[in-house]
Amino acid sequence: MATGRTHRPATRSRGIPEATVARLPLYLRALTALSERSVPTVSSEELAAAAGVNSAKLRKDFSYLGSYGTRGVGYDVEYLVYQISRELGLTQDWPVVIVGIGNLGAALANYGGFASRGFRVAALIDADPAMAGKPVAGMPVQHTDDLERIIEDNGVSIGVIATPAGAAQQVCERLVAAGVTSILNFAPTVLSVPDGVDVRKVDLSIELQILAFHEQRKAGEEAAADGVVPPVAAKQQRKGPDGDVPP
Amino acid sequence: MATGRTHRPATRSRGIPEATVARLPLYLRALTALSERSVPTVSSEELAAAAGVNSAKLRKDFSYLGSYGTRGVGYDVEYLVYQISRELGLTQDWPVVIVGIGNLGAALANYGGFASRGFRVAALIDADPAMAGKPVAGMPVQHTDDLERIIEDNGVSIGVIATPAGAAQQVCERLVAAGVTSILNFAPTVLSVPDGVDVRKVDLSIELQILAFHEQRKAGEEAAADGVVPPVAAKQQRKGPDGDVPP
DNA sequence: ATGTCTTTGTGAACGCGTGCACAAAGATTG
DNA sequence: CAATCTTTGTGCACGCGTTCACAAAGACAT
Repeated sequence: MATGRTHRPATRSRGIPEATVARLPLYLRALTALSERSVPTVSSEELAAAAGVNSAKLRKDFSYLGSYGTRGVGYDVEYLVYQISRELGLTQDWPVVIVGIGNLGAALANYGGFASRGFRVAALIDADPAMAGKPVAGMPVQHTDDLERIIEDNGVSIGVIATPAGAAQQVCERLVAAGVTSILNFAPTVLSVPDGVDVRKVDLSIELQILAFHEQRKAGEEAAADGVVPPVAAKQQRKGPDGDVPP
Repeated sequence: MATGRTHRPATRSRGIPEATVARLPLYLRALTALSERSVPTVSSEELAAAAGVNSAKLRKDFSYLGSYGTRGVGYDVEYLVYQISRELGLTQDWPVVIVGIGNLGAALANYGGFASRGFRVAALIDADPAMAGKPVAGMPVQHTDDLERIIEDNGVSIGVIATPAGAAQQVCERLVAAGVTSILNFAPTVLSVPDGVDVRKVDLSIELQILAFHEQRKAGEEAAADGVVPPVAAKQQRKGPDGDVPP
């Protein structure tokens, strides 16, 4: 997982556990795929496999939403798509601003996954005057000076920060002051925000570092266990029959 | 958080809890900043504030690494930077390949946070023949046909997938077959991999959906507080909540 | 040396998330 | 209608992670 919530004591929102909320989008994606293939119903076992989770966990997750399944049959795909969408608030359109149109910001602006799921990029904002008016993803970049006006005019409550680390906190404060209450932060900094504002962060470098840790551990155990293992031997280990590594 | 581990029963690697490993990069970043300002020592309270976590949690995290602090004084910044770097495996250089050089792949290639922390982009790979040879981030894009050779020649064990969803699983399988054992996945798909391969995923769309959920909840509570909807009656009833629609 | 003050390291309690295992519920068949 | 079969929904137990609270350890002053 590349991101995580930022402090706040895991407020169980309306009885739905945070861990469940984090999995709902996963289920929704699998269900959407089934829907496009006109599959009418799906069992918890099948859907769990498609989403890469345990079936008992999936059933428990759905139980927080209500009793939407039929015993002996499974879940109605279309109905469940609607219920989860509604639960996640995706039946309405969320205008989003992206601040910081560098490589990453531009990539985000071009990312198709937003529009398809209830999000609409309302504006692209950058501090560089040279960027102003330049079209990115078919949309002119606007200058930071207009940030407050843009937020207000479009009723934006979700902001994406893709600026350099040094600018992030200041941008964050301006967004919050202008009325934004949810922030997705790509800048490698800890943002401090007032209560009531949600921050989620995505940090590419941190994800790689976590992988490196496990990679190092694997290399160490391998060397310790059976001396030097040629790289060719590793590729044959598809689907290892034995379970986990011994302690 | 934008990412999450993919199944696997939370193997506690060498006694260091997974949750702690995920925070080490955070501490490292804060410590590096202190180091650049030539701060000699730091207390758990100060460092915790800089990293945005609870100080007790930070001390417990460090206790898994060893007793590196001095009571009454705090932690030696330089020493701790070294210890955490070593623990994360960042004292060695990790060659990384990026597969899928679209907007996102290019952004990742240009991202400075990699090189600065022990990672080196060894190659950029794309399936489009028109991209081959084209320079991105000062490095020529190579064709997918050479994937296996590139992995082997450079001893790559970490791969980044930034392809469209449809291509991700196939690319993943080729990477794994060629010897890659850690994958950072940006494609919106569940990857299935053999045991022993680590996958972390970063999903921009999922992060936004989680924010939308909280945003909706906040809006709902606000309305309820204003007397529009009784807070409890709103949605708690199972078996057919108010706003549902028959299939 | 002795006492005081600061800060670490950790024992213990608690809460959340996970997974097992099974009873309840409905479909389906005879 | 009764019997059987499938699949949901959930009670329960377990383990991980978080937080509190405090004793132990060292720095520093007298």
